[in-house]
Amino acid sequence: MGAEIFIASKAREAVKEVYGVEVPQDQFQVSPTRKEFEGDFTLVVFPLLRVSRKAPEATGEDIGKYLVENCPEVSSYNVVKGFLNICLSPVYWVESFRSMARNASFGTLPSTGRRVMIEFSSPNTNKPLHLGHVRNNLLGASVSEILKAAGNEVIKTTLVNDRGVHICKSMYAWQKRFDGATPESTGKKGDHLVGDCYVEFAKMEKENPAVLDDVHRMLVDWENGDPAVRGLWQMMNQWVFDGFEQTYKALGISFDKTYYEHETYLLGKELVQKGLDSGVFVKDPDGSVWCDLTADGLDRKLLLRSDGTSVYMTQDLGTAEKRFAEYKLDSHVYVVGDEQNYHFQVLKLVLAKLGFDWASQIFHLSYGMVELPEGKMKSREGTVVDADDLIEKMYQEAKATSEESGKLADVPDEEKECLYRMIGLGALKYFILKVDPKKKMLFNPKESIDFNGNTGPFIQYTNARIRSIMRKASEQGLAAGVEDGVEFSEKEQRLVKILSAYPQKVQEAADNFSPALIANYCYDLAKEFNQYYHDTPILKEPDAKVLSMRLALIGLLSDVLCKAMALLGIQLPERM
RNA sequence: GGUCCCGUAGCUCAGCUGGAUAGAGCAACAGCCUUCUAAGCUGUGGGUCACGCGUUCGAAUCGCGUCGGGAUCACCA
Repeated sequence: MGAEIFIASKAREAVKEVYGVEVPQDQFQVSPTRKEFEGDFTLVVFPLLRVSRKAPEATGEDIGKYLVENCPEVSSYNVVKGFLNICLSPVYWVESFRSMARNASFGTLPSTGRRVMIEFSSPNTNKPLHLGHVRNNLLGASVSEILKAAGNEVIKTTLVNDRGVHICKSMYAWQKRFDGATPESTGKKGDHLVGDCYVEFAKMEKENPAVLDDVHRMLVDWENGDPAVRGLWQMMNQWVFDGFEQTYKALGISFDKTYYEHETYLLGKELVQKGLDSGVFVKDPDGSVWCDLTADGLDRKLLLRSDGTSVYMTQDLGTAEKRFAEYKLDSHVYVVGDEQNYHFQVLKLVLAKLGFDWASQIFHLSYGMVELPEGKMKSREGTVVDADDLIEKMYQEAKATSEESGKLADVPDEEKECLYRMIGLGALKYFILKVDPKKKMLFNPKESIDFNGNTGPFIQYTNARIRSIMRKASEQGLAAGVEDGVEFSEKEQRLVKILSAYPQKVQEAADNFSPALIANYCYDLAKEFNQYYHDTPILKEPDAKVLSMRLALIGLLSDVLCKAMALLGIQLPERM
């Protein structure tokens, strides 16, 4: 049980005993005591004044006194204004530490029995991935891990947008202007080559708008299954998939199931009929089908064009239905930019109107755009930050920083490369994941992503320090363990307190779909450790029992850091 | 115009289910490496939490309004 909950329940007991009144649990607000006051946890007594009918100070005294007298875990208390600061006994912290250290799956929550599908990435196959996609991918991958840690079964999926006019544009430009160029012949990554085609088409269109007609003819040919068009489409798509695969691999991203839009874009049409039958949809005289959401404060939404073809929303309705049925999902999370907030609002509403009770279990993990100092990224102005370039740049930065320090001088080259990747990627992932997904974030290409301060490498470095001590300890034949009769120092208790909050953080992160909560937790933990490290020698400690306990403490610390950072997709090196 | 989101230190961000004197990092300045990794630690300066009103014992946090920024409201995806 978490310490906060424990104290709250004891305080409730105290109020019942002292004042003879049962007060709801939620009236007991317990939070970690602020640094400037003495104590471990603080109970806010204001909500209890109505029951105590006493001044805040007196109420705090009453409860504090009861706790000290009746709970062995509570060693002392003090009251400041309306705040009751409670100190837990040294024994409590040692026991708390023991139970964490014993629990190999500490931080993994009990199974919820729920199966969750999470869709993310969902790229277009007409241009390479950029920084915006990177945020999407990292969020999706991280939230997947967080949901797993919170006890859910998770199915990671992506829907590749591999058909449509925009794809034909690339194909058309390639035919006309690229003289049979291939990734092999140009040495270019496939997604970048196709991206070049797309850019080229924009030029062609500017020179002669009539090319658009050709492209639309091409789309019709594609839909009719014209072998030549399909062949070209398949070839170019494969180039892009191969390119994406490389980028995904570099980022450490994978999926359990990949959907392709050319296989799903016709889904949802039967649902339209169902909606018409049940009267939640209406057909206009021209044959188009709509869902009227004006009563819900939204607009009329088109579901079928007058020519009978479906739109994006139709497909999404059908896909959702199919997935919930096929996989027996309990819920579905979509990682999609906040520009589509309206779309998902409508999606949920329409599904609810169609009578699907799982509609309420659809969550849109809406994240903010990544912006540059001069505003949004625009491919036309060449301000798009390319994912592959960025990953490479981070690697180079990590390499430069590392070589400057010279700490890896005796490490084999192959291992060095691995570490540079790990650190560069750690910096990038942390930089993106530490900010609240809901908020838009700023990226300045001119300033390199930092390796100092609240960053991924800072946390990686912290772990490298711990591992270094552990290596030396093992060389000296020293073992970690907690023996009776040893207590934690004040700083060590603080570390134990932060460690013990980890499961709760995982739960919070899962509830809010927020890797940022985990990132900030890791930073707090690492920062606290570095302060401890600075003024507490570990290997030089003369008392063998104390030394042993310190090793156990930093061992658990390293474990938790590794687990928590793994939820962000960031690995921690043994040395750096 | 309707709907929704955002506005916290020079910059990037925490804190937002109401709680104590609003926190970090970067940047600036000043210290700390014969002692477990200085990618670290310590300190200094830096704030009208956009603004106003309200609810409350208590508001950065909740409500209303104003200003500023953004998204969206396609027979696009």
